[in-house]
Amino acid sequence: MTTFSTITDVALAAGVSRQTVSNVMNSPGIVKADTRERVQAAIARLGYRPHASARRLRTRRSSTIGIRLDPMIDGISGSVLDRFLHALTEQADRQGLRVLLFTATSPEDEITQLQRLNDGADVDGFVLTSTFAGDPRTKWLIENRISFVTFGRPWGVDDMEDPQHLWVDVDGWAGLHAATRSRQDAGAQRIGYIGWPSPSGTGEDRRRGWRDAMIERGDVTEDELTRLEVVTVDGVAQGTAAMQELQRTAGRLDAVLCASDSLALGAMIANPGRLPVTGYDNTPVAAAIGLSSIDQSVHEVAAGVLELLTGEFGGKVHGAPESLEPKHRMITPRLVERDFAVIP
Amino acid sequence: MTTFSTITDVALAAGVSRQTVSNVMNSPGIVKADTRERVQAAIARLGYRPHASARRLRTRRSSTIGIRLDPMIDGISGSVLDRFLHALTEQADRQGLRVLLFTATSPEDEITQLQRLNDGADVDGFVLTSTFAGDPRTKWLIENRISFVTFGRPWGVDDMEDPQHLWVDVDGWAGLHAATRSRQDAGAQRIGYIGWPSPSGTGEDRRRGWRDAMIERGDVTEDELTRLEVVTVDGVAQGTAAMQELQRTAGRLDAVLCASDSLALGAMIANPGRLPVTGYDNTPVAAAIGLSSIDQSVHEVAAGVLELLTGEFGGKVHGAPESLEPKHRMITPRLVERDFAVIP
DNA sequence: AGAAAACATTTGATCGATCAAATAATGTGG
DNA sequence: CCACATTATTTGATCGATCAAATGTTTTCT
Repeated sequence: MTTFSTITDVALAAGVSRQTVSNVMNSPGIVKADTRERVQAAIARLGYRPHASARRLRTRRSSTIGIRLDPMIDGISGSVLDRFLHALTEQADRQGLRVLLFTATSPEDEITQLQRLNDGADVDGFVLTSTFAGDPRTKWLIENRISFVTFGRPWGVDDMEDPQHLWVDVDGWAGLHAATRSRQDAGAQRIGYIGWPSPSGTGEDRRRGWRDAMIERGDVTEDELTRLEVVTVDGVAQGTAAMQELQRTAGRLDAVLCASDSLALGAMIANPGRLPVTGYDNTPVAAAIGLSSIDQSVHEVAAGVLELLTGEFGGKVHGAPESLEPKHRMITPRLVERDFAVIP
Repeated sequence: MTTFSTITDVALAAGVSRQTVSNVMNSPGIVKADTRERVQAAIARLGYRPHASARRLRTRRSSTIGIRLDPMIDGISGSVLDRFLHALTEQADRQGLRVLLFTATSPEDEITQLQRLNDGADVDGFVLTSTFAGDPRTKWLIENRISFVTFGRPWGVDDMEDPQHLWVDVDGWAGLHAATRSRQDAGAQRIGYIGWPSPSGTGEDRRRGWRDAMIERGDVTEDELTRLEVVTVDGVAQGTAAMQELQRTAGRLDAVLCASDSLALGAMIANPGRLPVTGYDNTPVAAAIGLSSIDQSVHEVAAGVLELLTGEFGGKVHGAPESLEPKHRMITPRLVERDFAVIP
């Protein structure tokens, strides 16, 4: 029961050597069929489970990836990272990988943690979220040849093509472009946009999606486009204020797109005319309240992250990348259209 | 830099033996002051970090706790567990404990995972969430003498006092009792309640908080109390429907309490009269929309869980409990009052 | 049939730390 | 100043697995 057996016990029980048992588990192909079956029977009979730490000590591989859990920035949008974490854990599990959490209070502190986990052979690699321009973490990881993948492209000038930096990101441009198109196809011409102030890589990316689609269609002049845009920091109350400003200054409005669900929720509150409002992130709130939104497809992101992290050898995290060609995945988000019938 | 040093390297550099270095790290008290300093200097100079797996192999202790991440039950309320996870990771870190995630598709599958992690010496103990009556997981853990603490009391008949089962829970009764009192003190007499159908331990607990407070005050007869209550499964749309039903059948209403924020959000939508509505869980949505709610104080819960898991010896997860007195913590939730100024 | 090649299995060493017991250094009392 | 207790440090063994190389077995080919 609770007494657990070692590889030697199994070897004894099956009448073979330790190494053969090890081979049955790690490279079954090289063991003769009938010995293999005998060993497998013994494994099952004794309920043998390999001792993870012993294996790690020997192989210098932990089959564990580390990810930082943000200190809960309150707000609706925080949940995207939580959903990503769910997806990552689920898919990592399927590949025999474990997910280890850690926290940090600042990028510098985070580097200390990264070092600790790496030196202690606790993890084989890291998944980084919420990257920003000039991120010291990626720089440090590259310098120390530690493998990692970021959810979020590197926003620095040349970093996008850095072959050392593997990343997966969601194409915010495509998301907003599609959302704009969808509204236009439904007859809207004057589509407003509530976005974030610079500098924000993601914010600018999304904004351009809307802007490009508007210009392509040519329903409004570039001058008017400026008046259809409001910039504000994230938040529900801020969304309400921004919507009110749009209504004062933009003239006729056929629809409004927002850089986040928080803003969209706020916008919808100051929306007596029942304009279609579209948010970003497809958070539970959006679903609950019947708000159209752009879904980041965290499952695909998680799959991409693991694929890059394990390389061609599924299930094993490989060392820092050797190849010179940049590796990344750009995920196209999914537009989820809803009728917001709920708020009366 | 990247070449990492072993305990032997440090010993050589400091001119002492391996064991002395080990002692400096684990029981500094027994090492003479000046040798200790010399060793510590060498540790710092070489940037030595103990190899976690090697230590685990020898000590049979991982300083890691396992927790299952639920497969993202969509909905607003799921976020409570996420917030708990944040809090747990943060506080575990402070005690030198790590948090390892895993997933499972069913309670049976979860037991398999528990066994794997335990046999592999991956974790020292577990934190279980979302317990239910007759939970097979706790039974299995107790039988196998594996230490664990649940977030959620055991709902079985005698289990509450089982000394083998350590638990932390939030006093839903107290939460709803306080919320009811607060409304009453503000002048409300006829307070409705939208709750969950039986059997639900937590649901019944919350419901009784409201009911007891109503009976204590005696503003309405028990007969009327029945008409002030509606039962429905969780969800925003369900909350809206329930609210409409209450308005039809309950007569005058001064306030409404709900078993969850989802229900409360729904209730508020069908609420032209601007009745005060109170939810449960204090989710980001409640904050965003200005909904009163009951906060589960996940930080306190996390602290309690770790306290029980590590026992008197902070930082180390102890074995299965020996003592005969039941150990648990009941956390009183915090009522957060808000004016819902947002929906116009 | 005999030698070489291919395949199957075993043996000893090792990963980096801690435990348990042995030895060395220091302190105390008569 | 020596015997003895106390404290400080070192040595060898060990945790459970895998690696690398050695040994044993079967197949292939001339």
